Amino acid sequence: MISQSKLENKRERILLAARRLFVNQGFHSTPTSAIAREASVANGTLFHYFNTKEELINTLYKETKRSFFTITTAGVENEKNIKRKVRLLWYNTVKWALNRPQDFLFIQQYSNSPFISQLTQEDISEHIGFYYDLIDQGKEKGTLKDIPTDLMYQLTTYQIYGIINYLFQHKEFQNNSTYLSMAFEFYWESIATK
Amino acid sequence: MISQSKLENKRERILLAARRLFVNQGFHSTPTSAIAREASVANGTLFHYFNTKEELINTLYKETKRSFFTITTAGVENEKNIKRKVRLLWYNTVKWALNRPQDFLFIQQYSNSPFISQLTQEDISEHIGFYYDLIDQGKEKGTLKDIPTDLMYQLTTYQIYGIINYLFQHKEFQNNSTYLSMAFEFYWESIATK
DNA sequence: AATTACAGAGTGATTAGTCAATCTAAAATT
DNA sequence: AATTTTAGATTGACTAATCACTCTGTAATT
Repeated sequence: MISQSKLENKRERILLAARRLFVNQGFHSTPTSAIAREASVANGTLFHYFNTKEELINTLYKETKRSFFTITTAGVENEKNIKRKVRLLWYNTVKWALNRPQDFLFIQQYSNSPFISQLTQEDISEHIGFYYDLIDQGKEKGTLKDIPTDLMYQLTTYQIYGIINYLFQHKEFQNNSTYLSMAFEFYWESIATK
Repeated sequence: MISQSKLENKRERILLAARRLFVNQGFHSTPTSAIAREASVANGTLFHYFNTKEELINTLYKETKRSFFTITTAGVENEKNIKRKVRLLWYNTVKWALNRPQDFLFIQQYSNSPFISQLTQEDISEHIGFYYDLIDQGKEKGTLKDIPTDLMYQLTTYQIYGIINYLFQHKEFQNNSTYLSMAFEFYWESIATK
């Protein structure tokens, strides 16, 4: 239906505009009026779709996170061994960030900002089980080092953040498969048993 | 002189109050009036010491970063081999963060926030040579893996962030030397040649 | 006809920063 | 030693701008 698509269109435009501005200026220095202007809708329209600015921010985070999870875990279950699973996950994640830098920067910014609503804490842990299970499998089989699961999760999360931020600063390596491969092997060696 | 110490006192109080509030609420949702109140000075006094709010934030960052560098690099030069240097650096950094969580959280928050003034970019690179030199030494001697210096710097920075954030969430491990030792060895194995 | 989408002017609260006035203490002058 | 001068520290009321959000009316859709 036309009305449906139109409807989705404005909501979508507001979310896209918000993400663009948040990434550049931060949450608090991005007024809702600027978001509405950027999205080419009236001020009131923004509040028609989102009751408060905070609700807009949280919605944006949840939708971005869900999209992230869907894309990065695609096909992982089908891989046979741990290394292949981890490699696919790693590449998916890196590619996701390179293809959607705004999304990555938004999530990173959101995760590091104080004063996040409680609702989100639940959302953060929503998908975490997937990673924990993978790590546990790897440890059981003796493929991954035997350190606490949550510690390994934390460390690898940060390591991927690190490589992605590095690639943002070095665009020349983003499509260099030799380089990416080296980066993955470095990562893999850090978590795998010898 | 009494006037001198009094003077430093208020400036210091403003910086301390600002840091406390920034870490809890973020830069933009912490009004200067709240900072002044927290520091028990008048509104005008804050702007006597800092021309703008941004100048206050940047000053706080620079002073915190300088203190960080001084504390964490203490004694590193005197260590004989690379592993000992890296280990001391690692422990110094972790201890610094655990002893001054506000400082760590502030720096982390600042680094991840958009809209940082240009001045700071220079400041970020001010101390970086120290780490680069250390990595280069390690690579020359064959102790550290042969991956690009800046990449290794980036990755290890993030890894330390990771372990520190982990320890913040698991206070029971903060004074557990076995645990810290394991975390360091994990880190070391990820960057050292076999 | 009823409901929902949308617009944009309007509002009260909050903000960073100003300013004129006062205070303090040391330096200069007597 | 007593005094005046000077410079900077400190104050808090004030302002102009900005903000999130509301409200009322209109257009579109069902």
